[in-house]
Parts: sequence; structure tokens; C-alpha cells
Amino acid sequence: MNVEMTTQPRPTRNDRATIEDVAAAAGVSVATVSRALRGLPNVANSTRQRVEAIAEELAYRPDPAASRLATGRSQAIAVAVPVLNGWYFSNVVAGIEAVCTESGFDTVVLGVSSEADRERLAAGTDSIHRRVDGVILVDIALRAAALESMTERGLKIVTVGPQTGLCPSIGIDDVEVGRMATSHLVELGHRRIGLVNGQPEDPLDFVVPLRRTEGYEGVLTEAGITVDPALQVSGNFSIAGGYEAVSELLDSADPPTAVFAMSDEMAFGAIQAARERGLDVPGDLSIVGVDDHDAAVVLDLTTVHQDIADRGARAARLMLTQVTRGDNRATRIDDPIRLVIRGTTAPPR
Amino acid sequence: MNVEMTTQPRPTRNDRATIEDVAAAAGVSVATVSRALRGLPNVANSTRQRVEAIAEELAYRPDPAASRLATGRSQAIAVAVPVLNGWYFSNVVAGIEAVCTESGFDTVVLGVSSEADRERLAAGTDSIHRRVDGVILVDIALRAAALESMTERGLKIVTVGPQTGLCPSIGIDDVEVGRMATSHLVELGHRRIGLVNGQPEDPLDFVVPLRRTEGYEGVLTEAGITVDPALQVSGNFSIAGGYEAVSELLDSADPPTAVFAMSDEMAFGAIQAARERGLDVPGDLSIVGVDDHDAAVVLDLTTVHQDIADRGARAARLMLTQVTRGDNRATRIDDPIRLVIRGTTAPPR
DNA sequence: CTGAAAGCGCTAACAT
DNA sequence: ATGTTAGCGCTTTCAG
Repeated sequence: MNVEMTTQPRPTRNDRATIEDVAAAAGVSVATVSRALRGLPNVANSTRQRVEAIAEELAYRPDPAASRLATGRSQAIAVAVPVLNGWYFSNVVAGIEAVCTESGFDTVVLGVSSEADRERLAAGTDSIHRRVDGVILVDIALRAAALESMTERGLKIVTVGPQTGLCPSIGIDDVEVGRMATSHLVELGHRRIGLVNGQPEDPLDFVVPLRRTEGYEGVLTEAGITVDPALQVSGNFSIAGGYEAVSELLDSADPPTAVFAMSDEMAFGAIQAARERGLDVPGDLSIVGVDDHDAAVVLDLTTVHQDIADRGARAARLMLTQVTRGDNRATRIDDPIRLVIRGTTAPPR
Repeated sequence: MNVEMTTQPRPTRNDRATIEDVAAAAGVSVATVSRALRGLPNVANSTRQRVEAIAEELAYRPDPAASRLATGRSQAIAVAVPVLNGWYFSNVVAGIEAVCTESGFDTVVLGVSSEADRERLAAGTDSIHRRVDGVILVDIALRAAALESMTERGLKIVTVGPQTGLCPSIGIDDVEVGRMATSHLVELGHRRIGLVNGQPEDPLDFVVPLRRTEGYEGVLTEAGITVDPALQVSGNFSIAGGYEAVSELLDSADPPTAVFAMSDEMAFGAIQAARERGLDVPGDLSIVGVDDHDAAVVLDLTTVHQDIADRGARAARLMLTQVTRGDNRATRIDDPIRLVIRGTTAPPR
């Protein structure tokens, strides 16, 4: 018996055609094949056609690793999200993937859910290192220094979410989101309006909740309503979190007549909590969410609409522009938002 | 289409430490550095420690492209799904990503939504070519020949969904899913039971709907109920699709008293359709779904529960076992399922 | 317009 | 236990 090796077997020999095979078959040099296939100038038309035909016939595909090694470019981008499930993030990823795949880029997903994950991203010690040409940060707040160090390492950056001023960025005006939702409730006549926030001690420096809170508090103050910290609870952007948070609010001594939940998923939890207590929505409790989740219409939820998958697609295009054309301007796109009034909001009884 | 490939500027020079830098600093050869850092035997302990310290200090990270080129292994896997948004798929992906990242593997997502996409996958002409060590096919039905050709090209395969017999596979007994849901309705006394199916002409050979239909029809027949094709509609596995399908059913001459929707999302659409017509659920229409979506509890939906994210995680482990240990047995894991009875099902009036 | 050849950074024999 | 060296498959000067 042979000695057991820890070294793994080399993967089954992979008899794919290489550029040399194509060159030999076409009677040209590998350099010419490379040029011809990449559409570079200075190749005779006849040569190009012959090379293309033979490459096709041999089912030749350049090895991306070899290409990456020679050029420093990988034809892949990463998308970093706090969590991969959840309606919002999965739709962003879907939008990004569609565009990347269409352009021949790979889409690598990366869950960045802890401070440690972020450090790793910033330090370049994660698996993404040199595997991608750029990374789309979706609601991942990195310090300016971290962004710069990533850029220095040659990574292109695009952010989805709040503006950074350091790279192309696309998102919405989150203060306005808070204002829009809260105004709607105030105009209906509500005075005790609960806020279902993100996490209490946010490990991700998630700025979105802060902005939306700002809008919420601004509107209240302008309406002469005192901001009551007891009405602000943390819902963790999940259905279960929203349920817990609103349960707490409803069981308190002086419950609100309406709540603004920062996401539809938390609003769903709010609906559940209300129904469980025999409360009528919107009679006893008005609820407004954010996102216009696919299921919002089913639950007849009033919400602030935004088009997520499209945003992902445009973020991906910004990224591809940077990668392929080196255009690196820190543009900012603020997407329009709008209030969709459905059946979960009404004047207080 | 490929992105315009006029000669791009070479990416900003990337002064990362290479293995040579580490070797020089440690006063050893690159081979020793390579061995030391990968934990191979035959390296003096003192040497290993010194090399590790220096690598750390220089923030050295091996270039994955160079490594891939030399070994043929890429430390990345792909997950192919029909769509990336949608509760089911995003949860599978989340489970896979968590495990892969933990093991230092990259997770590349790939939307495979058309026949052309599948051909490309099978033929190896897609971007995934030589970029990943394996691919997890989530409810993507490929012909045996296609699977074999992928395997021959050195790709490891794991499927999530129906069994193939050709590779490790993990899923549920979809016939039983159909039986479980339908039995529940039959036991409640329903005789006219609608079926909200997948797509009519399925471009993906999606077998799941066929199996679930088999279970549904089996139970009906056993109960002496004639299978009525007019009660079977296509819902496309989306909320909107379920809504359309059930609307049609409810507006027909002889509407059902209950429907079995093959996914919770389609069931949500069913609820919406019923409510829009002023029908009481479950009084006028009982509804049962499949998945136990996060929002199912909010809508009080009776459903067949399955644990999706965990399934993704286990699929990823199967994949990593194959890739790192070459274990290639075509094992099959059938996950348990269970009926969760909530408020959308009741005896017919 | 085309070819020869020098890498890209790493791994894996093969030596020592 | 460690060093030498020949690739891995491609791109890109530099010559012609």
C-alpha cells in the first residue's frame, strides 16, 4: 500500500483546449490568438475569422485564472451584504447578478454581518482578496480609511445605501423616508406614534435607521409633538423582531395609536402583534412600513415604495463602468421614493 | 454580451507582498514558505513559526489566481438558482454562503433562468468555467449527459431538490409534500380542491411541481375524488402569479372550496385574491401552502414546513467534502417535512 | 500584421 | 528539512 498523502489528488485531468491548441490548429502564434479573440486591433480580418472559427470548434475558453494572473483583472465583482436572506438584500443581489452575468462577470456574494467581518473586508484578509475587481457594499458602513485602503489595493467600490462621498453611490434619502411615513400618520391625526427601529447597539454602524429616525423626529417636532423615547423600540429588520418590538409597545402603559416600522418585514411583525391582541388595524393601530415588499399588497400595508432590484442593476452598471473604463467619480444617485397608501393606516379612533 | 474590451488601463499597481518577499524576509526559499503557510509536513517548527510571523507582518496573502493556475483548484463554488430573489432561493443561498465563507471558499451566484442558461452551464461556456471547483444546482434539472460532462470537466456537483442518482443530493419527498397538504384538505371534508402549480410550459424541467401534483392527484384518487384539470392553474411560484391563478379559479363557474398552493408565496397571492372578492378564508376558501415562509405566521397560513437555510448549509458541506476530500458518492438526504396547521384551513361551509 | 519570449505568483516534483 | 526549477495558461512588450 502506498502511504496515505495529506496532499489532495490533483483534480481530474481537464483536457480543455488551451490557447496553444488553438494557435497550433490555426497555424499562428498564441499572441495572435489572444489578440484576435479579444477583439484587439492589428489583426488581419481573415486571420481573426479563422482563429474565431477554430476556437469555436475546439470549444476554447480562456482560463480565467491565467488571464487574471497576467492582467491583474478578474472579471468578477463581489457584493457584500449584512445578510443574504431578507427581501431587501436578496432583491439587490438579484439585480446585480443579472447585470453582471450579462456582461460576463461573476458575482461573488459575501455576508458581512459582524464587526470582525468588516475588519477583514477592510484589511483585505478575507477570501475576496484579489479574486474580484470591485465590491458593491450594500448598507455596509466602512470608515473612510477602510474604503481608501481598499481602493489602494486596486478594488473598485460602489455603495448602495447612504452616500460616502468617496465612491459612486446609489440610494434614497432616508431622512425623507422617515418624514414621509411619519407625516402621513401625523396628517391622519395621530399624536402617539411608535417607531420600530433597527438594532439597539448596531454592530454595523448601520446609518439608515439613524436617518429615518431623524426624519421621524423632525416631523414630530414640527407638529408640536414631543418625541418620546419610550415609543422607540428595536426590531432588527426582521418579522420576528418587529413582532417582539411592537408587542412590547402594545403591552406598555400608554401604547401608541400608530407605528412607523422602518421595513415592511418589521411592519408584518407589527400586524401580527396587533392581531394577536385582538386589536383592529388600522382602527386601533395604524401601521406604515418601508420597501413595498412583494407581500405588502397582500397584507394591504401602507408603505414607502422603492425599487430595489432596479437599484441593484444600476449599482452593478456603475461598478462595471468603473472596472472597464476606469471612471471613478464619486457620483451619487438618489432614487425617488413614494408613499403607497393602503389599508393599514387611518385616523385614530 | 461581453463588455467592450478596448485595452483598459492596467489596474493601479498593487504593491502587495508576494511569496518571494516573504521568502526573502524569512531567509528561506519560496517552496518552504508555501509549505509552511499551507500547514504541510516536513517543515521545522521553528521555520514555520518564523515564516508565519513574517507573512503576518507583511500582510501576505497568496494570490488566488496564481494558486488556481498552479493547482487547478480555485477555492470557490458556484450556486446556480432559477431566480435569486424569492424566499426559498435566497434562504438556500444564505445557508450556502455562511458555510463557504467559514471555510474560506468564495460563493459565486448564478441565475439560471432560461433554457439557454442551462445549455451554457452544461456546455461550460458560461462565466463559471474554471472559476469554481464545483456547483450546487438548486432545483435546476440537467440531463444526465450534462451532469456527466460537467463532472468530466472536473466540476463537483451537488443538487438541492429532486434526486439525480449521479451526485450527492439533498431535498424533500415532494410527492409526500403534495400528499400531506392535500390529505389535510380532504380530511377537513373538501372535495373540490384547486391546485396552484408552477409554470405551464416549464422551461426548466422543474420536476418539483410534477411530484407535488402526483401527491395531490394520488390523494384525491384514493379518496374517490375525480381529478379535475380545470382546477389546476399555473402560479409561477410568485405572489403575483398565485394571485392571478386563484383569481381565475374563483371567477370560474364552479370554484373550489380549497386550494393547495405549491409555495407560500403563491398562497399569499391566493389569500389576496380571496379577500379581494370578499371571500372569507378559511370559511369560503381554505388555503394551504408550502415552505413556512417567514411571513406565513403573519398571514396565519397553514403550510408544509421545511428548513431551507439549514438545507443550504448542509448542501455546502457536502460540496466542500467532495472538493477537499474527493468523496464523490451519490448520497441522498431526504429532509423531514411537517404540516403546520394554522388558520387558513377549515372544513368547507 | 505577426511572432518570440518574458513574466504574472504560486505549487510540486525532484534534488540535496 | 529545505532549495531549485519547471511549469500552470495567458497577456504584453519588443522585434520584425
